[in-house]
Parts: sequence; structure tokens; C-alpha cells
Amino acid sequence: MKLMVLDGNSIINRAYYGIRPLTTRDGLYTHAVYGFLTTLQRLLDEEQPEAVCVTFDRREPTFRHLADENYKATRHGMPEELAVQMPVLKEVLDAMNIPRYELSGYEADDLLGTISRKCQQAGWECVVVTGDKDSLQLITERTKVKLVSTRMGQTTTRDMTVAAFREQYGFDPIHMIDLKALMGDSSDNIPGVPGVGEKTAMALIQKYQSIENIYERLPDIEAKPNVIKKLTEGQDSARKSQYLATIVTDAPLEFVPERNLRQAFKPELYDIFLRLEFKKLIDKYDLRPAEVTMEAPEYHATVETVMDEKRAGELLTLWRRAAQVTVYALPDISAVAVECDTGADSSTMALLFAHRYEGDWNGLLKALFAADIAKVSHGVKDLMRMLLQQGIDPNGFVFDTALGAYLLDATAAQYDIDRLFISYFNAELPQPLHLETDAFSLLGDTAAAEASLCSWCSAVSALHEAQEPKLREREMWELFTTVELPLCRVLAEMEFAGFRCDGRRLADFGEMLLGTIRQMERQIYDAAGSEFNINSPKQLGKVLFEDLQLPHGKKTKTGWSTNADVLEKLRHSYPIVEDVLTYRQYSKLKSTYADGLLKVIDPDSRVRTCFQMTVTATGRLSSTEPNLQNIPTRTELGSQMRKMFTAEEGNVLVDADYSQIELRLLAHIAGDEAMISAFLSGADFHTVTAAKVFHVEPSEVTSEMRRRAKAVNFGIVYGISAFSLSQDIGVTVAEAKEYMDRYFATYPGVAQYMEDVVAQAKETGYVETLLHRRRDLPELISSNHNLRAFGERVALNMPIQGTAADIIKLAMVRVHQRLKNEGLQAKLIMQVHDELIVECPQAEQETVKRILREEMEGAAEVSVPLIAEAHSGSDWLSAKG
DNA sequence: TGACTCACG
DNA sequence: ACGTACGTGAGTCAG
Repeated sequence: MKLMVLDGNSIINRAYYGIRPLTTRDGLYTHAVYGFLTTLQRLLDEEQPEAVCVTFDRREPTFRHLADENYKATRHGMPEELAVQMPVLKEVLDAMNIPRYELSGYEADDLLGTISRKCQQAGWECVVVTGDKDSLQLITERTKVKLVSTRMGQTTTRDMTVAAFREQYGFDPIHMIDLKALMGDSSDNIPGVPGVGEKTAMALIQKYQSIENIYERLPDIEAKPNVIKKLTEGQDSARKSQYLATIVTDAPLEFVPERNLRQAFKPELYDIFLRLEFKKLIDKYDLRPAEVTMEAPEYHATVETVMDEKRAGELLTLWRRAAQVTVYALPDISAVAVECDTGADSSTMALLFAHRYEGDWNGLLKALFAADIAKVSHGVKDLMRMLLQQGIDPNGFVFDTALGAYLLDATAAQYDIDRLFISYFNAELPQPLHLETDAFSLLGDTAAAEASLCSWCSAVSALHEAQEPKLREREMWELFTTVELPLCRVLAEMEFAGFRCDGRRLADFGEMLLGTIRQMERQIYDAAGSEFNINSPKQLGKVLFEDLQLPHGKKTKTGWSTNADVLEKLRHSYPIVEDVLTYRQYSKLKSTYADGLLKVIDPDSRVRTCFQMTVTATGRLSSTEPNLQNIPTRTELGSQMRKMFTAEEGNVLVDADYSQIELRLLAHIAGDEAMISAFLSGADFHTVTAAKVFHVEPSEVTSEMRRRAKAVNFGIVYGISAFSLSQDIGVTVAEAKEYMDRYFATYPGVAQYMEDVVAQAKETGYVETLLHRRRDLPELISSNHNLRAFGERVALNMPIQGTAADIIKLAMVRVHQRLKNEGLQAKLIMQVHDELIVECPQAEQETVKRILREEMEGAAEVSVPLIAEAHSGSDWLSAKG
């Protein structure tokens, strides 16, 4: 067992001076606390101790100082800005359930010493963390000192073990006391031997180890005569200094190592971090407001393992009659727990194991996942996909606790059952032993694994009970039941279907790219006069901006910025930059797309992405392994990649996308009359905007005017600033500002909306979409200007992007249903935010086009028409139309 | 692991 | 005075 004890004063001091000041909106300094916590976290990660605690100094003089008539308080008092953070840190530690120790009359050192010895006596290992070298005397075989130092914002630690100490100092750690007794220490008011400094003292201790040894042989020791003279005269002072330099290891401190074992955080921690505006830490620790906390429902379940079809049949009947059951399945569905409420605070827990069931396992699953059993589960889409793979038609899901948690808080880092359980109920679930690969083998602890399986199933049911009322309260129930939940089936089928991808052509394309990459490499090395790694921004920056002295742009943290914005400005003047850009483009295509996709093509020539339903803060989907939502299209070369994505022989792809859905929704949400009529007129919206902003007739709008108007339109949706707009379209900031002013004059409703939505978000702490999808915005109360400005832009953007996400999700559910109702073979296979792709037999293509248009356009009734356009083709590029 | 870069809507 | 557009995921480098 290992305990880590931190010298609270020392660490917070270092954090205070090592980190740039930071305050909350109310002007409370917080950086020392923040720095302390990041250091603490790093140390915990590094050492992984079972127990942890912190010591603090009382500021009064200690008893040894009082005994010392020469004592003067030379230690300057701490600055006010640090002093105010001490009680805050203590409050934080209490909320983190980390014990802290202070004792009047004793310094932090003494407490460290006492704690480390008590650990040792209890047979524990001890790690002492401090920035103070005095503590090095505490080092033993079982006690290590981690010396912390902070330089230029970087905190580094050095592990001092007995061996490390000996190597550095040339004697044993305990003789630090003797060293200090000779050389003294003004900051600790230890006089030492007058006239003996660090060098002399070091040499003496290295040779003779201790004061005792030195004075025993005093006349004969090897030293200069005047050193011997000083030692003789200073003997009393040396003895007294030795006493002063010795850290107390038997302070009257009640200390039991076991009482410092690490524990879950208290729910108050969220409120404290919120007050301190430690949003990052809230995310990192996945903290939730204390108010959500409630008692985890007690559960009294009778547990049984279902072995045969007779018993399974009885249970299936019971489950069909129940309002709903909770299903918790292993990812491969080799084991399933089913909890069923039997009223009066009790339930039955049935465990189904593929390898132990004597009947027809697949038949059992088919019955369980039929529509006549209402099921609550966690991660329904993934479960459905797995069932589809096993030839089972998954139906009857009525709740998903992963989706519930996501709708209630879209910005959490993760939605694991165990973390949710902690944040909802402030209680820990047992280790997920049932997820260990060999938990159910003969070697595993079967009973414990089964117990954790039951607990996790029961936790899902508890989460459901907590979430459903909240969703209803927040008017999210409709979003949940008509969009998110039905979408699980749609996505599961899309993932299962996959997208055909031509590996042969992909490989050829990769070969072609490689040829150009090699050629660019040669040209770049020639021009640079040396070979280097072009993929390394650091090396590239050095070559371009130092060796070749090209005019440089911005700097990043680590060196010169070499991104496309910077290089683009230089491309026409410097052939090497042109080549670097070409190199970048080709190697991106090769590594991410050509090579990347080749690795994930299934044997049936299809790639199967995973759509993530609980990732984005706005409600969009995301796509991973592989990401099929960022296949190139913007450049001629890149768009070749889309030719590799094809329909099966005899089939076609139908691709439909919404036309400017976000701008249309902005018109609707802002209720801007001019913008609404622009969309109602059916004319090209960017052109209309350009005409209005530049005060010309639509027919006189040049392509440059349209381009700029388009940039402003997009910028508005993102919460534009004049600076960024000017960067984007290459005009001066003043001009950009002029455009924006005219834009707001043209569409005053938009300007009003921007004000209103931010004001309301500041009041309520969140923004929401038309279907009441919500995003919390703690950033809006930040004292940090940038963070607050960010929050404001998000407040503008999320309702628009999020409503678009709501609508296309609804459209997907409708399209899926319609294709099924009409008995078509057509399958939805992709979604790219405002675009849907269906694969179908050639004969169905016109029908499918119509269905896509109708269901997409009809997914929502808003004050402007929603327009979707559909095209078909044999591959993705040609189907884009 | 974080920073950088770049692909998409 | 300050930094500078919303939302994503993947590959690469370097400490």
C-alpha cells in the first residue's frame, strides 16, 4: 500500500508564483488553487497511490522558534492574493474527500515527517511531495521524496530515493540534518557554524557523515586549520542547529494510513468548481450539480440464472405483462441481464448466458427483443446493430439511458453507466468484472462477475427512473421518443448496411498520390538544401522561416505557424511553398483517405462507420472508424475519392441534401421578415443578400459580391467578428465591419435575435433548439473574456445548427419508415449533416428521389420552405449532382 | 498525450 | 487590452 502526502503550503506557493494570475468574474484569485489541483492530478496519475493527504502550516511560530531567543520572523508573510486562496483550497480538498492535517506548534515538515514514519510503521510505502529540500532527510527505503519545482509555468518533479540522494549528495539522507547543522539555513533561522558554508559543510559530511563523528575526532580531522578552529568555537551552535534542523517525526498527530484511502468526490465539488469557474476540471472529473443527486433506489432482486426453455418461457410471459423490463447486455450479447419490476420495491433479475443456456439461444434472444416486450437499455443503437448482425430483428425499446443522459447534458465527456451512476446518485458501482474477457471462464471469479452484472443492470433501471421525469419536465420527451429513440434503429441498419467502397481503385489512387508525393519531396529538399520531415510543422517552420528566411506569419506555442492560411499567402512568390502545399494535399489524401480507408474495408467490400449519437454539443451525429462525414469534395483531386464509394451492381445511389438549411432556420428562428421573404421568393439567397448589402440590383451582383455576401451569411451563423470576416474574405477589418453593419440593417431581425438569444442564455444558463434540445452554457458567466465571447457565439450558433440536426434526424426516421412502408429495397446508408444517401435498385431511383425530397422537406413546418434536392448516380461523386 | 494540421458540413 | 467563426475525427510529430 502506498500513501502520498503533499506539503500543502509548499505546493500552493509554487503554483501561485509559477502560473500566470487568474481570477473569477468577481475578482477572486484562483490560479494557485488551480495549479495545485493540476499538480495533484499529475502526481496521482504518476504514483497511483492508494491513499493521499495534504499537510498545512499553521502560521504561528513553532515551539522550537519560541525556544530560540534569536528567532525573528524572517519569513515574509504571504501575499494577500495567495492568502485568500488557502481557505478555498481547503474547501476543495474537503469536497474531494482528501484529508488534510495541521497542528498548531508544528511546521508542515514535522507533519510530513510524522506521517511518513507512521506509514512506515504500518508497513506502508510513503511518497512525500514538497518543494522544500529540508524534507530530504525523511528519505528511507520505504519513503520517497518528490521534489517539485516550477519553472516558466512548467512543473517538474524529481524523485528522490535513497539511491538518487546518495548519487547527488554523496552521503545518506539522514545526514542532511548534519549538513544543515554545519552550514545553517537563514530562512529557517538555523545558525549553523559561523564561518562554515555550503562547500565546507558538504566536504565534511561526505567524509565524516555526522556531527557526532566530526566532534569525536575533531582535532584530527582533515581540514584547514581555520575550519577546525571555527568548528571548535561553533560547537554549541552546531549542536543546537542539529536540534533545530531535525524534522519532528513524532508529533502528537492522530494518523492512521487507512483513513486516507482515496474516495469518490462529494457532490459539492461541482458547485465549488463552478464558483471558481473551473469548467475544465468539471469536465475532466465529469462532475454534476449536487441538486441532481438523489438516493440510488434500493433494489431487492431475486437473482436467477436461466438454464432451460421451460423457465425462459415463464419469464418471457412475465416480461410481456410488465410495463417494461431493463436489459443490460454484454457488447457481444453473450450474456444478458433482465430486471423486471414485480412491484412493492422488489424485482426479479434473470441472467441469461449463451454458454450455459441449454435451449435455443437465438430463439430466446428473438423472443426477448420482440416488440411485445418493452425494454429499457443503455446504448440501444449498438445493441441493435449487434442483434442485426446475429439475424435478430430488434424491437420494443422504450428508453435508452445513454441518450437520456446526453439530452439532459449534451456537453459531458462520457456517458458510461458507472460514471453516470456516480454523478446521479453519488454512489459507486462495483467494478465491471462482467466485462473482463475471462470473467466467465472457469478461472474467473464467476460469482463476483455475476454480481456486478446484476448491479449494472439495476443501475440502468435506476438511471431510467431518474431521467424520464427530467426529460418530461424539460419538454424533451417528444424529442426523445419521436427522434432520438427511433433513430437508433435507423442508424443501426445504416451501420449494418455499410457503404460499398472500391479497394482496388483506392489502392491505385494511393499509388498515383505517392508518385507526386515523392516528386514534391525531391523538389522541396532541393530548394531547402537539406532533407527534413515535411510532415513536422516544427521542422518545416524552421526550414521556411529560419533557414530560407521567408516572411513569417503568426507563431504557435511551439514555433512558426505553417498552416494553409499562412502558406497560401506565400505560394505565388515561392515555389517551395507551392510544393509544400501540394505535398500536404497529397499526403493528407493518401494517409487519411486512401490508406486509411483501405484498412477498414470489410471482406464484402463495404465500409461500416459507427455513428455516434452522444458526442456533439449541438445534436449532430458524428462518424468514426472510419469517419465518412469528411470524405473530400471541395477540390477536384479530393473529390475523386468519392468515386470509390459506389452502389452495388444493379443499384444506384440517391443523394439528397438540404439547400441552405441553417440560413433558412436562422430566418425562421430570428423571424426576420426580409430574410423570410428572400427565401419565399425562391431566388438565390446569397445573390439577394449581396444586392441588398451592396445596394445594387440582383442582376448587377458580381461573383465577387456574391462571394462576400455568402461569407457574411455563413459568418453570421457562427457568431462572426469583423476581424475574422476580414480574414476570411481578404478585406480590411473596417470594410468587414461595414459589411456587417449593412447586413444587420438589411436583416434587423437577425441583429435582434443575436442580442436576445445571448441575453436569454445568460439568464437561464442554456440555449435550446426548436425541439427543445438543450446545451448548457456555463461559459457565459466566465470572467475570462475569450471564454465568455466563445459562449456568446455558441449561444447564437447552437439553436441553428442544433435545429438543423433535429430536423434531419426526424427526416431520417421518416425516410426509413416510408421506404419500409412502400416495400422498397432501398436502404438509407449515409448522413452527412444536411445530406442523406440511399442505395437502391435502379428501378426504384425515381421513387426514392421523391420520397427523400418529400420527407426531408416535410420534416418540419417553419416559416420558410425547406428545400431538398436529390440526384442519383452509380457513385457518390456523380450522385452529388 | 497534446499540439498541429486538415478533411467535412 | 485582447483575440478573433460553429460543429466534428484522424494522422502525424515530439516530448
